[in-house]
Parts: sequence; structure tokens; C-alpha cells
Amino acid sequence: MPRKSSSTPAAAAQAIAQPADSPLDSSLDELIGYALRRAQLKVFQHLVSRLGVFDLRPAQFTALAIIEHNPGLMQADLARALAIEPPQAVVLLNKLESRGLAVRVRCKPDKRSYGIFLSKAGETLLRELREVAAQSDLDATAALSAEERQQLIGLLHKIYR
Amino acid sequence: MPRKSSSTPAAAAQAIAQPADSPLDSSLDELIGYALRRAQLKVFQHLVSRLGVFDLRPAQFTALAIIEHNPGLMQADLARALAIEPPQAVVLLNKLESRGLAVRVRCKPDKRSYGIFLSKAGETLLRELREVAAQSDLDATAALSAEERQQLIGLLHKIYR
DNA sequence: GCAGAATTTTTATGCAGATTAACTAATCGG
DNA sequence: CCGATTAGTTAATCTGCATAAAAATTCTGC
Repeated sequence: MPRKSSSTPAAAAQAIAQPADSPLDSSLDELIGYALRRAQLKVFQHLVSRLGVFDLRPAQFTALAIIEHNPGLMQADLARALAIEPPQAVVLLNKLESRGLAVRVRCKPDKRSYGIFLSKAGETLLRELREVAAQSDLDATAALSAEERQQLIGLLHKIYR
Repeated sequence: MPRKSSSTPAAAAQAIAQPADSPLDSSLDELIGYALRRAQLKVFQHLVSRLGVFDLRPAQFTALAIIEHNPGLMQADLARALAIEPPQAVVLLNKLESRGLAVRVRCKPDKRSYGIFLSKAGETLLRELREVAAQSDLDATAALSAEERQQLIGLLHKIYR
């Protein structure tokens, strides 16, 4: 019986990473992009499986955090913050709203747009999710010391800031 | 006129990153997973656009490097190394072979399998691609010093090794 | 204040990448 | 030689994302 390594259903490799048991190498390890991708994939998959317990995807978690931090924002803003197109923000929000985690409130002055807010349940869940995510982070980077984690975050911020 | 920020056709955000001009924040920046994803996305998009000149995707570049480093490997091995499923390895290899960059050679002892090799053209192109990738790496991480890059690579290796 | 342009969200459609299942060909083990 | 297994391929399906078009509302110039 061929064993199926990953329990992760999606989050699939767009390609680059090799699973832990791969005996093959490619001499690409000195490329930052390659190392970044493999590390990111591992950490991401960790998070995906942790969030899976809540039937949530990373993007939904991120959306909750953005909404909390910018209450009343419009959908277009959320889309931009998530780097997704507006139609996708619709389906994402639909899911959050149908689960009672966020609400759309018609904007008084401009009845085209909505203000988006977390529900009480959304706030509560988000608090828990933050802890889950932080713990997932630690687990996935168990090989690093606290100091190294801070170093890493600093370097990464330099790249994308 | 609605401005379209990204010139990147695909390589799209599975969600998390925010484009450079996003005014919104989410207080997620202290998560390694979040920072990793955003940095990885930036570096990856850089590489995608550079490789686009050659009509290649990162996975194809990686495949070439793996083949060079493990000449004669079987398709199943390649699939495992790329963390993709065998059917995908087929289409990937078909493309490389149709472009004359790699060849399948029927295996003498076991006529079910192939040995995969780079063609002369594949080797030549790969040499060029390595330089392109290395330069893309430098460009995308221009904010880092040489020392910081080495530091970063070391930290990333600790995560996924 | 009204016609036309612009903008906010939604719906519909299409596409690229990936996974699964089913099929072919070849080898292995008795 | 025959059933079971393996390598590769093909086909069907799914998913995520984008693009385009539509609907509702607001804005602008006259």
C-alpha cells in the first residue's frame, strides 16, 4: 500500500518543496527563494492543520485579524489588504458571516458599501485563534531559539517592508 | 480608471500578503508564518517574472536542477522530490521534453520506467537559469546585506531540514 | 435636478493547477 | 504461467483565482 505522506488536503505545493523523506537533492539550497519557499510551506501546512480543527483557512484567520484591527472597513479595503480580488472577498465574507463571525452593516452615508465588523463570537474566536497560530508558529520552528526567531522576523520584515 | 496594481498574472496570493500600497494592518506581523509568507511571495513573484522571459515556471526550473543533480532518476522520484503527484510530473516532463530540455530514456532492465536526463540544451539553459535565479534572489532581497542573507539562509535551513 | 460617469458589491464564466480514479504495460513471486 | 504489484499515462473532477459583466447607488457638470 503506497503511503500518503501529507494529511494536508490542499495547501499543496505549487512546487519546489520536497517532503521530509526525499533522498533527492538539487543544489538549490543556497537560493533564498528556494529556502524561503520550503520553510514557508512547512510552517503554512502546520497552520493549515491547526486551523482545520476550526474549519478555517489561513486567509479567513487573516481576514478576522484585519477586520478587528480596522473595524468598519469596506470590502474593497479588505480585498486589498488580503491581496485578493473583490469577488473573492465576497465569498470569504459570506462564509465568515454565515458562521456568525463577522457582520456587514450598510453604510449610512453611502448605501453601496458596507462596514465590516467582527461579531462578539468573532472576537472571541479570534482571541483563541491568535493563540493557536502563535503555538503553531512555535511548533513549526521548534529548531529555532527565541533569539533566532526574532532575528528571522527582523530579516523577513526587511524583505517585504 | 481603476488601477490594477499587480503585473503578475498568476502566482497569486493564496492570501495573506498585502500589496505595497496597502494602508491596512492586522497586527499579524509578529507571526513567523505570516512574515514568511509575505517575504516568500515577494521573492517568488520576482522569480516568476524573471523566468517568464524563458517561458518557464519555478517548478520547471527546479525540475531541471533536480534532474541535473540526479541524472537517470525515475519519474516517481522526480515527483517525490518536487512534492507533486505522478500525473503532474508527466505533464511537467512532457513540456520539458517537447522543448528539448530533458529526455526520457527507456530503462534497459525495467521497461516500465524511464531514466530522465538533461539534454545538452537543457544543461546549457540550466546554467543560465541558475544565474538568473541568483540575480533574482539578490534583487528581491536588496534590502539585505550579504551577511544577512547568509544568516537568513541558515535560519531557514534550520526550519525545514 | 437630471443625464452620464464613476464606484461598490455581486453574479456568472472561464481557466490553470492539482488530485483522484481508472487504464496500460511490464515485472515479480510463486 | 498467473495473480499481484509497480511505473507511467490518461481522463474526469475539484479547487482557487481572475476576468467580465451586471445591479445598485452616488457623484458631477450643466
